Amino acid sequence: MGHSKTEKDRTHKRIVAIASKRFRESGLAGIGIADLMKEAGLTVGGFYKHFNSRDDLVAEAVGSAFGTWKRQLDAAATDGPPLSSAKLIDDYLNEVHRDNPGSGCAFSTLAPEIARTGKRTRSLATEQIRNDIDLLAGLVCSRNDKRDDAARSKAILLFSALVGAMVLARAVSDDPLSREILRTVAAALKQL
Amino acid sequence: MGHSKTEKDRTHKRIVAIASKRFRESGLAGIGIADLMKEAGLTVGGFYKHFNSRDDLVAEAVGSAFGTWKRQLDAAATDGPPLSSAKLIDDYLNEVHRDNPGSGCAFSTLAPEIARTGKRTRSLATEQIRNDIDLLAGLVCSRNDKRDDAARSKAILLFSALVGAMVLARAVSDDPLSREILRTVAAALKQL
DNA sequence: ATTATCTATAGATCTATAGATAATGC
DNA sequence: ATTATCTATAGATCTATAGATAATGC
Repeated sequence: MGHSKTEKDRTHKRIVAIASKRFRESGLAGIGIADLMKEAGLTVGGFYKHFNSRDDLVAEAVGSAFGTWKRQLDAAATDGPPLSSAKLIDDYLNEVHRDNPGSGCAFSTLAPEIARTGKRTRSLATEQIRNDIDLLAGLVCSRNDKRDDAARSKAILLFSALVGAMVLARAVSDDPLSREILRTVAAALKQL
Repeated sequence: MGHSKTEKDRTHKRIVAIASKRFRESGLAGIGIADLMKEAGLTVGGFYKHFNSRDDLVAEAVGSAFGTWKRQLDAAATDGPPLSSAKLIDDYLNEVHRDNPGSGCAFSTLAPEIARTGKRTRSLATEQIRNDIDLLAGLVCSRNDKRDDAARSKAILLFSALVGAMVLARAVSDDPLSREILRTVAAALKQL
């Protein structure tokens, strides 16, 4: 039974990370508290010293999923060459992302369920979408002409098509068709 | 206690129609058999004379949702003027559709959950997506040049963007941003 | 002394089944 | 006689809480 403050903090983060992954894999209702705690090496009883309710965990886990994705983008932006929209499209619309929803974009796995959750989680999603649109607008307008309007418009279309293509590619059970969707939308978006 | 064959058939269809609506509204795990039967004016016990399992109902209800949407498209196509891609885009990306998921496109409400279901439901989704792509390809290439390739490509992008925009517009809790997404993607898609 | 975790369980809910009841259809 | 529906319930599962235990930190 570990007890220190810092230990608790690490435990808390571990639970959130596991929930964030499992929720994306199985849906917000697809895994229970007992199983999540077990995977963290704990038991059910300790859960409510970390969260007031299951909904609290859902909000934190979804927020964490957004954060992870954002950090990946930032890393890609700073690491090597400046992040291009073409690279972002390829990083999103590929089979590795499709087959690993647990570590991928939370909108492609949870958006319809998020739409049914309470205020807090939806607020997080709203701010995340706002940020993503701004980020994409910055990407697609790099050294183009009319900034604001056209770039923002492009960014929203790009974001929508990325999420929609991934959602459809995952729903399809025929692999060739699934890959065609990913490949075709990626190519089409790069020509915008 | 009604008993005739035709009566049972009508009852069966009523259960499926209610499930199809409620699943789109609340998710595949969001409503139980007892509540569905109650809404159909029946009790739990009768359920298993109609379906072998809950999953059977899910498959039928999702299939029915696809059918409804297809029928709406067909009606729009035969009713008035020939269905244009612009009209289809407006029929999809509007606030009425956004606020009434129970009678709308099943992909925008259930696609991630469908991706996690069994073979049967995913097969239905696959065939539906295949059909929708063909239908859209027919729409967007009307009196254009290079048919097959370009039209099919456009159709897949169109389909992805429609679903993605609706999914994001529903996840957002800020109405102006939600409407901006619908409006912007609709406008952008018409210019393709 | 405080508290993070544990074991155990209450209470709710959900799928599926058993057996009774009443309408149909030969 | 068959069967569509009903009432009732078994068995599983899930959230949340109660009370015990053991490590921390003053």
